[in-house]
Amino acid sequence: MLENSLDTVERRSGIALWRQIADQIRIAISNGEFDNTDMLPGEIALAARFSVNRHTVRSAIGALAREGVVRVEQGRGTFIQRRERLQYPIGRRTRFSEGLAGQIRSRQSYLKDHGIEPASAPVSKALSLEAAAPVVRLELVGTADELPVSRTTSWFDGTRFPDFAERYKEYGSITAILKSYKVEDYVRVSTRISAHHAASATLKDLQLSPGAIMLRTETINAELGGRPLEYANTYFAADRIELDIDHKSAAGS
Amino acid sequence: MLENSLDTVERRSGIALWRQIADQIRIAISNGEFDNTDMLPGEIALAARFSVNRHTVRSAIGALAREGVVRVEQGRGTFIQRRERLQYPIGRRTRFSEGLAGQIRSRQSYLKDHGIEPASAPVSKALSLEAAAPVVRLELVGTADELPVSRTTSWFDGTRFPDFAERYKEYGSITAILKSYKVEDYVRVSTRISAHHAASATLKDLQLSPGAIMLRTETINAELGGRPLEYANTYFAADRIELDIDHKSAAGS
DNA sequence: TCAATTTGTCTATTTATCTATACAACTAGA
DNA sequence: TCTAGTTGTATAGATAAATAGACAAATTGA
Repeated sequence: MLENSLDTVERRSGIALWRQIADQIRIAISNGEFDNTDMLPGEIALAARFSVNRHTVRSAIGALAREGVVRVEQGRGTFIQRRERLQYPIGRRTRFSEGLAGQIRSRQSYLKDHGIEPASAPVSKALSLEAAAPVVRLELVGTADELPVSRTTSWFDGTRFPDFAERYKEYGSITAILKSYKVEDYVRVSTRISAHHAASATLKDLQLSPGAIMLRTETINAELGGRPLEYANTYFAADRIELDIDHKSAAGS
Repeated sequence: MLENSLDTVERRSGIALWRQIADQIRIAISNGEFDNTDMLPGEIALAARFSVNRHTVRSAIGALAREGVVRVEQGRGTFIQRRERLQYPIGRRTRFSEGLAGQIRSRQSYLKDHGIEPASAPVSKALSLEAAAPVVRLELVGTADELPVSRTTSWFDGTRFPDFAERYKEYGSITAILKSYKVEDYVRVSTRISAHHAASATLKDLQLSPGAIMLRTETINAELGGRPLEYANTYFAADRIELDIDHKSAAGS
């Protein structure tokens, strides 16, 4: 687990050396490699480890410091500040609001934008609607401890839930809005997970720098009877969060 | 879904422009943006779209061609060759061997290395063993259509399954080996999913270039009674595969 | 056959990244 | 107070990435 030394970085790969080194240090931190001292080795030692110049290591550390992973103090060294990713549970019945409980102090999610539009092919398919049927689209940003961690685009049947977006201000959560439409319960029926380099639009919302990674979940929520309710597309900042899949919670309440 | 034009790339980000562009084209392809022609726009059009020089676009397309995503023909254009990622199902009872059925022609997984060693902290915790108890470690590479897609490190209780690795040559699959130890059935009890930049060791096994993304699953499989059997750590090439989570298959057989 | 459109190659220049070296500023401990 | 070890800053040079423009080579359809 704590294999040391002789990490390699590749040149001409399209990824700057400092970024490759930052990635590897981040991984080493989360592997617990520096847990005995709670700080990184000195810049000169790191430069030797990756066979690069000290300034290249400094660029890498600078990036990690801007991310809040480490804190640099002149004359003393570089201290590890954040070790673990948040764990976001994914189960048949988990809601975003409950998910991160205990791991963070504050959690918020706010409606960034919304609209009614004709359903695109994947949306109409997921919601079992006619092609180009009207759907409500919500754009949500989820934050944990004031840091954005997720970016969701969510679609609902526009005929069945015409003023879904308007009710958001009043109720503040999807579950509460659905209740106001007399939908008492719903479950997650499928989730597809993929990883991508961050695309420009999401970059800003999640406060990421290009080259950052996003975990994408494509979710369908449905009523207990199986009628689809919501099709959602969420991007998580992969360096701040991991997904924790619960295979046990499947028995209906 | 098919928002066009004015994609942005960021300079001085540590990610070369050609690589950012390759990432965005790859995403656009899998979003079905070019499905009407099955080919990319010309290099000059793409250069305008991303506001870069034509040569930079050429570098991006060159990378996609080496990956097998597109095929370039002089005088004709650039043709899309591979559109979708493979879907790897994750459910309470799914096995790797069954998982990709129907999507690919051939599937193999071979034992790359193995050994017996004292359990590290995460391993002993996951398998409910004493600290540093002996465990069997397997290093596996999974391929689909001759292309490597997954890289697994797997641990089993070394006291209970002393010659697990040896039996691999004979039986060829985890399920079969466990049967030979009279373990008739087992289920997946937890899965944690995260995304990382590829680290050097895994790069070679998955034939990736640095900067590539990996999806990591951390899995615990257990007997029906709950006794943990296997702790496994799998890296998938994120540009070749996505994870498909089945929330329904949870009722015991 | 010709014109238009596509990718392929070449050379030169600019800009960004990485290296190399030196020294300043700060901290901790002897 | 001094020394060793750390991070911070500055300058110059080498290497890699990106731009710019010109033209060759292949394909398609008129």
